[in-house]
Amino acid sequence: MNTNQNPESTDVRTPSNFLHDIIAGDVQTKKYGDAVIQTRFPPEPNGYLHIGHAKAICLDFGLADEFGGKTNLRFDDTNPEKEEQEYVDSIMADVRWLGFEWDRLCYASDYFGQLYEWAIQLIKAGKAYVDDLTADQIRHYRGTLTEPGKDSPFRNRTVEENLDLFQRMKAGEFPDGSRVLRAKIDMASPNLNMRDPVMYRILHATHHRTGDEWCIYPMYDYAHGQSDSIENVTHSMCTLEFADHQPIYRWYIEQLGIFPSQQIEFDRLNLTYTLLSKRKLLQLVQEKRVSGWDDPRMPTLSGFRRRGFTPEAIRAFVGSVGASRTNGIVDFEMLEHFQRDDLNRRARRAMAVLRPLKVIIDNYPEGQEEMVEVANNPEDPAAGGRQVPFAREIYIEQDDFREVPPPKYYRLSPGKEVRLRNAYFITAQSVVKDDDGNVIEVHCTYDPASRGGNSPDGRKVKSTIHWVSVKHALTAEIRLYDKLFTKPDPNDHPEGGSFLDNLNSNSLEKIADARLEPSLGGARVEERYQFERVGYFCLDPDAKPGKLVFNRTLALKDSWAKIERKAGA
RNA sequence: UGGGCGAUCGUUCAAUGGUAGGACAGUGCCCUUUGGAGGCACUUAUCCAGGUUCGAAUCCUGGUCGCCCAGCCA
Repeated sequence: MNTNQNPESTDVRTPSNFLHDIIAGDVQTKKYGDAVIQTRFPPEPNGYLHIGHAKAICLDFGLADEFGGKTNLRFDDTNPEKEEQEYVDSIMADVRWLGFEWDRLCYASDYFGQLYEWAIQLIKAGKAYVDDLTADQIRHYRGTLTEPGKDSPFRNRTVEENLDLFQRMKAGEFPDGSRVLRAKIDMASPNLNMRDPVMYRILHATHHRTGDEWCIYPMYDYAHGQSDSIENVTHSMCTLEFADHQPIYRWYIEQLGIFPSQQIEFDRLNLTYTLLSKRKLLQLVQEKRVSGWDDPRMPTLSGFRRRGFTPEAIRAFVGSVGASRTNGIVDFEMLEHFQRDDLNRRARRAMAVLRPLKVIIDNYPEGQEEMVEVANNPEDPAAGGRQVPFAREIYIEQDDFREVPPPKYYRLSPGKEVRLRNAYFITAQSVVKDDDGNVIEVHCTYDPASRGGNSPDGRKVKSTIHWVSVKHALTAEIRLYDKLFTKPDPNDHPEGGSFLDNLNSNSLEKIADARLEPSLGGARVEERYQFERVGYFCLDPDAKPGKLVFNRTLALKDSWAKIERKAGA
């Protein structure tokens, strides 16, 4: 099946990939009988979701949906020291924003009681023991990648003693770090995860949901597979770095004899010029290198949302990137492509002049004004049109006038005629300069017969430029964003340095007084616009009545910039 | 160097023993009331060496290279 074959197909279903094939195979062989396909998206609430999570979300929800299955949102909240309700809330909002709704909302912490009982069961079966070694000692006893580990001296405690000690751990008799519960597996296993993994540690910490009810907390490995099993998860998809955990995932399920969820690993999403490590993103927030988790330069879903990215585009991007088991790095341009593609089809057009240059049309009657009819979206006739005021004095983009035009420059220059979008042909006649020699005003003449943008004599112009009437213009702050990092791999830094060395000092540029057509006064937060010939923009939440603030989501592709670059090179 | 996983255009994903294809990026042309969008064309890849087979990206053997693992994080 090739979903790209159908041009009118705008669906963003998960394309065929190895995960799809595995599930399809399991459905066919009835591996799980008549049970529905069940998946789960299992974030730890210790940070905001980023574009990498979007891939997991699309896979978890998309694949289940494709097979008529269900997906739970489960918070893997087994470490109270890092987790907060704020993150739980933001994660739920972001999953919904992306366009997915979970079947059940679950928490690993809902299973603390069950997990504890299963631990008792394993102790009674002689499969788990309380270890008094310190963390340091445990590390030494674990051995290394090339040498086997050694048994802990506490490994052969009696079931009774283990039971007693573990119950007292739970009862809060011991301080943090004094003891752990470990699975008794194989200290010589070539897989370090199987060298008697820790199941429970003592943490006298307040949990964001269970409060102080517990002072022992299960480790990820002890909690994850059983949580999947409790929820009858058939396909538990996670990223590649957990492949080494699969044996332990299976071991607990087998020892307990519970529902056999299966883990399948896929590759993590990496993007050029982008950091997708929660730890480092947290650092950017805490050190105030960015304004917050939702800074429009952040790769978080909330950052992309504020920047003006759409869930549709992110889903399409993730679908196109697919899933495999290779680890690579996707060009950021790929994401930009899907975003432009989506916005081009849907964004309302408007005219806005970022860096204004005043144009005076000398032969246009002083005091006269008129409304010109403009299409809201040439890609979508159903979007209708609007009236934009035109007058004798207008602003154009500084870039759209050159006193001495370089080769191939089609825009306005002395003696040259161009079209004002949807209005008239104008010809530049003279300029006014300030004391420093900068052009501050261009005087033009217009052809009254070219109203609407066409001359009855069939005369052609090479260029069409946008404009805003001086008298009617709205002033706005515009925020232009560039990449947060200067290198394709932000972690590529010299010895002793850090990713912070690669921070782009010019990633945010604010323009205080851009001029906008009046209709933009009614913009709402998260409404997306194309400022014609400039880029895609959306109103920022910082906007207040009387103060417009727009974020540039993305610039339009600029082939003139390419010509200039080549000429300069 | 123990174990696990992987290797296909610059990037990413396909091809499930039978014509190596799509998307992004790039290049050129056409079109255009956005130098946007669109259209057409082009360039570029099966890690290496053997083997099995009528036929190998795919199967086998041996290399090479890359990623992951030594938290009481997830």
